[in-house]
Amino acid sequence: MSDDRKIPRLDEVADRAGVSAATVSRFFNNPKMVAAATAERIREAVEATGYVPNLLAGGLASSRSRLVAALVPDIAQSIFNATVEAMVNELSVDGHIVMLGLTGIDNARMPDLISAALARRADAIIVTGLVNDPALRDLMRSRNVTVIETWGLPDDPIDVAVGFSHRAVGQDIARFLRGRGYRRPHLLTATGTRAMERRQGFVDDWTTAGGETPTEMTFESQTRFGHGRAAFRAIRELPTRPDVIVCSSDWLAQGVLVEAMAAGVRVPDELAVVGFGNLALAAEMRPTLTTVDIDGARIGREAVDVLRRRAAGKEIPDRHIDVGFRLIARESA
Amino acid sequence: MSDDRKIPRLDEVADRAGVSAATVSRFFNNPKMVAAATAERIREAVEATGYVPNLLAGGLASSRSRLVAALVPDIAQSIFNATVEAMVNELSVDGHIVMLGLTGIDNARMPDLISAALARRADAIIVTGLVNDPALRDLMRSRNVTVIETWGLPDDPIDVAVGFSHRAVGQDIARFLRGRGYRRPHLLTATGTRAMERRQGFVDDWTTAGGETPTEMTFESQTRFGHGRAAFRAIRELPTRPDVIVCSSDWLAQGVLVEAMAAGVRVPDELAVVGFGNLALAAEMRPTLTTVDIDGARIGREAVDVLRRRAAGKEIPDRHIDVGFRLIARESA
DNA sequence: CTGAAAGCGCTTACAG
DNA sequence: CTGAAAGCGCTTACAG
Repeated sequence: MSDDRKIPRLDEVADRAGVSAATVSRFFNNPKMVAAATAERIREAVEATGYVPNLLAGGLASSRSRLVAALVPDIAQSIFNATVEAMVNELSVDGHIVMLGLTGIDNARMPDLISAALARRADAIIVTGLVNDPALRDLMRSRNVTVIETWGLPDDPIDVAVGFSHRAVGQDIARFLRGRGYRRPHLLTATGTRAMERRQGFVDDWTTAGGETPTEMTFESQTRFGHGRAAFRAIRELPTRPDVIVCSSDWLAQGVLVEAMAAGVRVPDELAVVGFGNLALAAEMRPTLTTVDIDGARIGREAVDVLRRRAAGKEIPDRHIDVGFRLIARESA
Repeated sequence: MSDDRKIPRLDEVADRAGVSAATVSRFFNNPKMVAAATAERIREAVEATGYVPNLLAGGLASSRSRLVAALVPDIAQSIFNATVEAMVNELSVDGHIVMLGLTGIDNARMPDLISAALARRADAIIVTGLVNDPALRDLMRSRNVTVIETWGLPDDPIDVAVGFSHRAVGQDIARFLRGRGYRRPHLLTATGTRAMERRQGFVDDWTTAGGETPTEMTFESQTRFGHGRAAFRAIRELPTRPDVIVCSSDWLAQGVLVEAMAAGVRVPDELAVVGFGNLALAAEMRPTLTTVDIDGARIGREAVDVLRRRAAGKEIPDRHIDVGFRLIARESA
């Protein structure tokens, strides 16, 4: 797709409009600084030449890239997609673009992606996976970049965190199930830090209130439907059968439900199921799924709001922004 | 997050290594041009300073941004996610980043996103939605940017297309259903260009083979579960009931299935269902869904392969790269 | 294999 | 409200 027609530059627009390059630059970056009549001539010149600013040059000169990096584990069937979607949409309103980085389930590509973002002089880096490596944390702190950790509320954020307390989620689920009279929960947990925090919240609350230590199974890999199905079968072999299965994701929960239906087990009478995430399916499948809803889009919007406040020179008073969560009781528990 | 420590630059690394800036630049961009001993000293200097190249400056000087724009309608529960995921992963291997642009279901934001990509001097733009606007097509053609249209095979691609024939998909489904003895198909179609092409392929094949013109319903909006459920109920009211419902997405199909199960309708004996997309659910739900599988990840990889060939200066002999599709017969039809 | 120097296309204090 | 000019941090022919 190369073409001999050359790409128009700022000074060509300036020549055509009979102004200096500086004025055209202001027209784009600070429109109110230029007189209406001048602006109109520039507008015409832009139109006539088909000029599109070179933001590589602009970013270099101004040291504002208008690039935000969004780093997530994956986007396949991810609970983070709503957050990314909201961010991208909000940021494009501001004339920012977003670099999508996929860190992988084990966050293996996180360091390279952070380097890539810093190399492009990203204005901000928004992560959903955890950044554990102290060297990386220091690197980010040492740069003039806003860092937003999302979907969790770490004690000591690199910069700002937007999320909710996973521990509190676990506690709420425990209270809810106790209130409904369940006695023998079985936990199905994926071994991610967040899921483990929810698990711990559940276990602590449950045992503190006098409940017996729940039976449980954990999964190393990313949890999908199939894990839930396999888990259901394994659970049927346990010496004491649980009366409710608490899953670390809706995917696991749906897998359990499908298998339970197929086995003719009545839900929730014989066996109840709780998920996490409130994916699209949760309200649509039969039985409908009791789960925890996170407003992922709001996390994205709050993150962008932080960037806007920074850009406006405002201080961020609280480095922890809690968006909360909502336990939604449906048919399955 | 600002800090007084200044960000190290290329010439500081050069000073420290006792070489010129040019040599350090070559170390990063063309390592084989620098002597082993020199390289080692540079490596140490980079390490000591924590230098991260400024690719805004680098891109400006070299006019290669190492930025690829991926423009998709949405990522919520999109069939395109596998393509985006594969692209991002492949490109990060090459040191490219990807700008994720969400055009919206009606592609309303397409023009702005293309401008944003051109403004960053993207090396390539990969689109999954359609670019219909001739002015936009011309703009892209006039720039030194590779344009890859994916998920379809337009007659006259802007540059290169990677996809499959939607028409052929529709034809294959028609043949398949005829072979199984179905007589009265009902079509459930979302009004997107691609879905409409599949629909047309189906109708043409079906009627040419002597079948009666199928009954049908179309949906303006993005199709979700709920549409399928509502459609099922509407279909039950039809004077002649169809024996198979052909859906333009797995989401629609699953909605139909859930409602059919709830209504006690036997699938596929009383009513068969066919989807499109082979989403994760298709093989997991009961009954399992007969649908069409598209290797979305392969589309992403083929697109990146085109970029690599371009970068290597090779010609792309065929502007249409067909990845095909696969009809997967399961329980539902 | 390496260096000096021009140039990439903008932005922005400074001055008016 | 506008302009002249320096500077942003790299890359790359050119010369050696």
